This record gives sequence, C-alpha cells and structure tokens, in this order.
Amino acid sequence: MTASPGRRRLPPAERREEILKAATELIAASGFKGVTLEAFAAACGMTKAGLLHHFRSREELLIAVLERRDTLDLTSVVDTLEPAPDAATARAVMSGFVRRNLAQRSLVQLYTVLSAEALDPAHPAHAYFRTRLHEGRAMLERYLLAWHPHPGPAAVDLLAFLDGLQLNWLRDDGIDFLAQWEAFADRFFAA
Amino acid sequence: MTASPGRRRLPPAERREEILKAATELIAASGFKGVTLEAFAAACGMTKAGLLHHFRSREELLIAVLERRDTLDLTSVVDTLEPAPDAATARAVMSGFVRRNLAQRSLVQLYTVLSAEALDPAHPAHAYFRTRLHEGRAMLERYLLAWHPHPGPAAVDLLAFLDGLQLNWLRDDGIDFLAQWEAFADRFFAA
DNA sequence: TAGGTTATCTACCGTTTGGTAGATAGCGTG
DNA sequence: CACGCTATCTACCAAACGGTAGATAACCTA
Repeated sequence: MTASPGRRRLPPAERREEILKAATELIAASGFKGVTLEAFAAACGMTKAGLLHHFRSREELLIAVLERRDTLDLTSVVDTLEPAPDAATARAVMSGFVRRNLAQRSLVQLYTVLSAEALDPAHPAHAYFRTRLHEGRAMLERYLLAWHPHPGPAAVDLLAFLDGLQLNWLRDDGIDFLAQWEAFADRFFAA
Repeated sequence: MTASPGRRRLPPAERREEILKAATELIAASGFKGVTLEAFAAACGMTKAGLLHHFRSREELLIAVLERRDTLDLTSVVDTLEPAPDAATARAVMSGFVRRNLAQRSLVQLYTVLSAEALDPAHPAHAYFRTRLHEGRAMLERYLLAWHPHPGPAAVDLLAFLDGLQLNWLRDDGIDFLAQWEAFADRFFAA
C-alpha cells in the first residue's frame, strides 16, 4: 500500500492534470458521490491532504473535472467544425457527438449522473449545467436559423431526442444508438 | 420536538403507508441521498429505530417508495385506459403522463435522479429500473404493432423523446413541456 | 553546499450516518 | 384484569468522510 519510492513530487500543473485525469476515470466508473477524497488521492499515489493542496475542496475538484472535459470536447469539435452555421453542419456535429459518445460510455454515464444530481439548485454544479444547456441550445438554434421556420422549438426537439436516446442507451445497451439517431435525423432534416 | 401525546402506535400496514407517503414527499423535495433515516422517521413523528422496524434498511425503504409510485401510476393509467391497444390510445396515455408529470415536478425529478444513480449495476435499484424500462417499451410496442411498420424502433423513439424532453424541462423550466410534446406527437402520429 | 520554498505526509478532529440492543408501553385476547 | 405480542423509544456504536495543523522532504537557486 505504501508507495515504493517514498515521495513523488511533481510540479503543480502536471500533478493537477494527473489528478483530473484519474478523477475523471474514477467518477466515470462509480459516479461522483460514490468516490471519496481518499480514493481520488490514492489513484494518484497520494493522500487526501496532498490532493487538497491542489484542490481546496472536493467540490472544487468536481468543477475542475467538468471544465476539463468541456475543454477537451470543445477542442475536438472545433477541429472538425466547418465554418458554415447551417443545418447540415448541425447534423454533422451532432452525429459526431453520437459517435464520440458511443466510444466512451462510462464518461457519458458520468455526465448523465452528475447532471441529474445537479438538478438540485443547491448542487455545486447546478449553475454549470444550466449555463451549458443554454449555450448549447443557443448555438444549435443559430445553426437552424436559416433553415427551420421555428428554430427554437426545433433545437429543443433535437436536443431532447438526443439526450433521451442517450439515456435509454445507457439504461439498455441493446439499443442501437447510432442507427436510431441517424434514422431520426434523416426524418428530421428531410423537411 | 417530542411528540405531544407520547407514543402513537399504528397497525403495520397503516404505518407503512404513512411512512411511504411522507418519504415520497421528502425525497421529492430533497432527493434521496439528501434525506437521512432520521428525517424520514421524524416526518412521521417517530424515530429511526421505529422506522427500521418496518423497513429493515434505508435501501429497502427506497425500493418500497419506488414500487408504491409505480402501483399508483399504473392504477391511474389503467383507470383511464380504453381497452383498444392501438396507436391513438398509446398517444393518449403518453399525453396523460405528460400532464400528470407536469403537476408533480419534484417527484419526476426524484425519478430522474434515482434512475441516473441506478445506471450503476451495483445500485440497489438497478434491476428495478431496467425491468421497468423493458416492460414499458414492450407495452408501447404492442400498441404500435398494428399501425407502425417498425414498432420496435418507433417505441424507442417515442420513449427517448419523452425522456429527453422531460429531462430538459427539469433542467430548464422555461421549456413548454406539454406544447413541445403535443407538437412532436402530432408529427409522429400523422404518418 | 546552504537555505528557502512548497509539495506531500502523518495524525487528528468533528460530524454525520446507518444500524443495533435492550427497555418500555400500547393494544388485543383469554 | 392479567398476560403476551410487538410497535416504538432511548441510548449507543462503529465506520466513513471532509477537512485541518503541523511536521517533513524534495527540488531550485545562490
């Protein structure tokens, strides 16, 4: 149990990244409330106190984990993103998300669980998810603007279906997430 | 804090029902993980130990709460249910659920949070939610059988959209749950 | 090599929580 | 009225957890 070479000292930036990475995996496997500070620390071969030197509280760690994933996702999307904000691009981006999420099921589950916990206004990540939702919807709406007569409700429809399908896929991996999405998108983007 | 007339002794069935009812309200207000055994008990004017006489553990209480709501929901649906298992009936039932859920937001939130927590196979309610999902889908599929060329995927579509829309409504009460659902259903059941 | 900075550790605290053991009292029945 | 059953209570426990205080050691620089 004791670390073999005694103490391992890292520069803060590097250590933070190591902690965030480990925490993300742990949370994805067991949810946030299922993992203790001690466990987060142990996964990096350190102690609670050591970890709390970098993140002042459990809550701060959680937020950092979320923001990190956002950054990574955003990067990946922006790379693929064609400049044109039209419906076809919107569909392509959404299909991209589906494919991406198919390959990282446990991480998707993490997000689902956290965002459900965070429905409680007192939850540390409540504001985070709310903001995120609004931004996502606004962005999608812009993409549909020139094409759909009611871009607002249309954006809600799309996001709702995607969220719901993903949720049902998490509940029952018998569902063909991608095929089901593509079929829906075919119909949706036909009109 | 002390109960005025000392001790209140109830027959088990009655007491169980009282506990379940109170627990449902508490959970709906603060989530499951946010309420302690003590709080559940206090809401009925008893102590933890007294409550644990009726439910051997916190976990057992949770399951009982879920099953009770199912029973109530089912009753309410069956009452309204016309015998014909056709698409129109399916839509009517689903609209009924939307209306019903609109009026009990916090309870819906409870279900959402619990079912997300329960994505973890180790969760006490995992099997419960999985079974529930399968039964619901099978039932809906039967209703679509005579009308839709692909009742299976259609049922998944419907449930996914409903789940997702509800989730987004919980996240942002600016969404018009009912109108958005009816518009979607109009299109879906038009073909 | 000496000294300072700080990343990390050991040890501890206070609280909360689920659960248990044994005493007590309300109710039905003989 | 006496007795037994059991619903309920009081008192307690052990474990888990988030967080803190102060000691210690790894690295950088002069």
